Amino acid sequence: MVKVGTSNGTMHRAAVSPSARAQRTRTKLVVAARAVFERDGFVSAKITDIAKRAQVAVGSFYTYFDSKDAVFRAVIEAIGEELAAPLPRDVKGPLARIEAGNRAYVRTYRNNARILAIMQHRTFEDEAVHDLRQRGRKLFIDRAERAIRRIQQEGDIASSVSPRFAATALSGMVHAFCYEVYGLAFAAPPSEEEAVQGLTELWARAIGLTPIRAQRKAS
Amino acid sequence: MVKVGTSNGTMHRAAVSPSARAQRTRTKLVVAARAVFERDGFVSAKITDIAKRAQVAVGSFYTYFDSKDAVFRAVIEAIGEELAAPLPRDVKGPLARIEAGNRAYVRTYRNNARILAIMQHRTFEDEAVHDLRQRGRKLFIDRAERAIRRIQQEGDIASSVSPRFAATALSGMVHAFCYEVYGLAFAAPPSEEEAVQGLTELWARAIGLTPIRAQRKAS
Amino acid sequence: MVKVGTSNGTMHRAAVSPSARAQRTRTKLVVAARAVFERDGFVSAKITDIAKRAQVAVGSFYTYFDSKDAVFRAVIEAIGEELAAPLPRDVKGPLARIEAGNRAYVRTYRNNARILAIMQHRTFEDEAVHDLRQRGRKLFIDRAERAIRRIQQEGDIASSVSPRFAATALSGMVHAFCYEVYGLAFAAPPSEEEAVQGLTELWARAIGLTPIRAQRKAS
Amino acid sequence: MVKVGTSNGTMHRAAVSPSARAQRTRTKLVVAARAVFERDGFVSAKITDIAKRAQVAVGSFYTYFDSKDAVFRAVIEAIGEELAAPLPRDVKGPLARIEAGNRAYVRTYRNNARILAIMQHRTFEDEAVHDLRQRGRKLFIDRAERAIRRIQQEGDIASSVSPRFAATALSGMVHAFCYEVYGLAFAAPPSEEEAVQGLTELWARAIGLTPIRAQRKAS
DNA sequence: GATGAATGAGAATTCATTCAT
DNA sequence: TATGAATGAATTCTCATTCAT
Repeated sequence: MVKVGTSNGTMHRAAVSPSARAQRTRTKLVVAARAVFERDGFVSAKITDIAKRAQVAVGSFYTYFDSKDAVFRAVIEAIGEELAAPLPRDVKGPLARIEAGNRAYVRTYRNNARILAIMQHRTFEDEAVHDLRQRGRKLFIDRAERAIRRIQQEGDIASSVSPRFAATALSGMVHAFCYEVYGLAFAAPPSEEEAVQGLTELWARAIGLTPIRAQRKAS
Repeated sequence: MVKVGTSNGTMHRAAVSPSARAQRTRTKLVVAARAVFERDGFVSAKITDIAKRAQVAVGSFYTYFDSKDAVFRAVIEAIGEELAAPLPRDVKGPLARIEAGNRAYVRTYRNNARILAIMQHRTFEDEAVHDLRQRGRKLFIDRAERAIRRIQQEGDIASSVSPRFAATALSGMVHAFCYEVYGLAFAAPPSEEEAVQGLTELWARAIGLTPIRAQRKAS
Repeated sequence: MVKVGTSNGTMHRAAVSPSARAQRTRTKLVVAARAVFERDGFVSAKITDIAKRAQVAVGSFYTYFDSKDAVFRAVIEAIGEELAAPLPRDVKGPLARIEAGNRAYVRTYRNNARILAIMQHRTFEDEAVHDLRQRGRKLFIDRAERAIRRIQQEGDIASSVSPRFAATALSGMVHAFCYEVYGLAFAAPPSEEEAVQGLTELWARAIGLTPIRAQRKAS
Repeated sequence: MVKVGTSNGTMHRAAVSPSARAQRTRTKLVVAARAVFERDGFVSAKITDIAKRAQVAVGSFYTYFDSKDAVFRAVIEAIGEELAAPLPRDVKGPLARIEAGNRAYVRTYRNNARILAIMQHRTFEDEAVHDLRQRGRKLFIDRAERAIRRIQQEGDIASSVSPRFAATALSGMVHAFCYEVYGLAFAAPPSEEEAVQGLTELWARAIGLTPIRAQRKAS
């Protein structure tokens, strides 16, 4: 019921800042929740287990979160920030930016495969998760679309596929590939570099561009 | 569990054999289950509701299925057959076959979007569903790989991406696109034809081929 | 609902005597029931299983028995007859008759240990079984009492224990011993002869008699 | 399952520690369970009823016990302790000890007749109960065996019956007698003293000893 | 804020029994 | 009589959430 969350600096006693302590408890819960979700999946995850793992009483859980859905959102919000992190400024050129974007996606997915897969499932059950996911997706697609547009303007590339369509499909490709090889228990998942190179090459060609490596080889 | 037709020679009326009745009940249950799953999602779906919708007693549910998982498998097996249906013989040419494959996928996905999305989620919880999905996926990827290989042999296409990798990524693209625009409640989903054309063009280019439409225009 | 049971000789058709067929079905059911009860215990025994084992449809079960209790009674009635069988006429002398009685009891118990143990449990749940058991018990105790009385009259045996009390306690001893070593899974159960000799000796001494073997040895 | 007193130093009121409350609830449940088992028998006893009688929610039942079997064990463990209580030190002489043992058994049985009978039935269904019973039985038989051995050594008693056999059979006699007259609804059950005297006399004679009363009378 | 025992709605599952064929 | 699918009452058990301390 009472979300402490943002530290509003209002301390009642003096000695030990309650909100600092609260912050710590909250964090312990989020960390524990993530571990339990990854181990058991959303449905099977029990609040009791989360509290136990966080070394906190069940009742305390409800001091910070209204429900299982609520912790779950807290868990993925953290990851969301990682995925939404802007690309470094110094990456120049649309293709390089696409590669950088793919690399960021592959890397983040590899590190968070299980929880992201679970998140995808929650999309159907929890409106808020759905929105969160869509927002992340939109960011990624928008970025891709901008890059494609720029490439089409600069080069002389004719395509009957709209930049939006291509961006949607191709970023879907990246996502699906990651889900397949990292999210599911895949026999011999490719290395990060293999994945990034392969996906970027397909991507580049798909929008009518000779990919980097081809260019490099040519030079 | 269901014995079809014990041939003990003792059929009184002949018209409606008992196992025919059983068959009908089973079918009613599968149909009802699908509807309930689509409406409520797997977790929220209640066996009581399935039975109610099928107009049979709860107990009858357990005459045919051991659990919710079991009906769910029965539901998707039917769709699985549709997805696994081989392409028509008369489609000639690798690119045409890719287009045909994409069309089949898009069409099936559109018609079964909700249940297929749920199936994807069950992949994590139910080994059997996982296997079913992987088998379907493998079929699609294998087909794509064969087509890509043939194209690379016939044409003179150099690619640093392996046919397997490309097949995995590109069929992932088709899947993710369908999931995105048909599986989730997408604002303005493209028509089947738009989707197929767009995806096939991206696919063709990605493997270094001038797509059909380009070829057509050129001629 | 309709118990066929006693063959009343009334045949409707001619060819195959229905009541003979019925008799056979009934017997198959009783035999199957006993096996299932012994394997699963009363509570866990399922009517479905009994019918399956008897190679008869579930519905047919109810042609012959109203309930699980009813078959169970039918099963133990058969054994009851065995236990209640009068001792052979030619066994002379009270002690010899006691020995003969013990032998009959031990033998029957050994052959029917499991089902008799189950019967004992049903005593609490099913009035009819309780009565059946009490009747059997009474027979055995009455016989013992008569023997003890005769021995006390013939010999010059003073006892502050009434013949009824002694008969109850001692036949209880025989029963409990059998239950212990044959009914439960006893490590090394004694042979029939060991059991009979030992029990009879204790019995004889308890009522103030020098037991047979002692007498034999003396002579 | 029940943690007694987490010493985290944070007790506000001190008076009623939380684990004391838990202890009380557990006890209420065991008491209620016993009453319900005695009234309905094991099979018919419903967990709902136990909870209702204990005036707690069903869920609380499962805080303390995993199943009906589990409470049942808790119920009989208490009685088991009573049965296993060692005889008073000041009872001298093997025969006096046998009498004391019989008295303890008869008394405990009378006070717990119904539940002990049920326990006997559970012996077949629940391994744990079986073990519990066997352990109690073994204690009683061992004690009897020791007494018989000593008597045979001291006095000059020849017997072809082994002390173990005799101990098993005679303690079975005591048990069966109690079961018969106290466990089942017996018309006119003997008083405790009648039972103890009668059984002890039979027991004494059976192992070749002139019983106490006879000795007393003789003197 | 923290604690953890108590709560009870909710869902799955079983199986004796019925009944249309 | 025989068949076996259909029935649904009855129970167990789970676990998110509340609340007294």
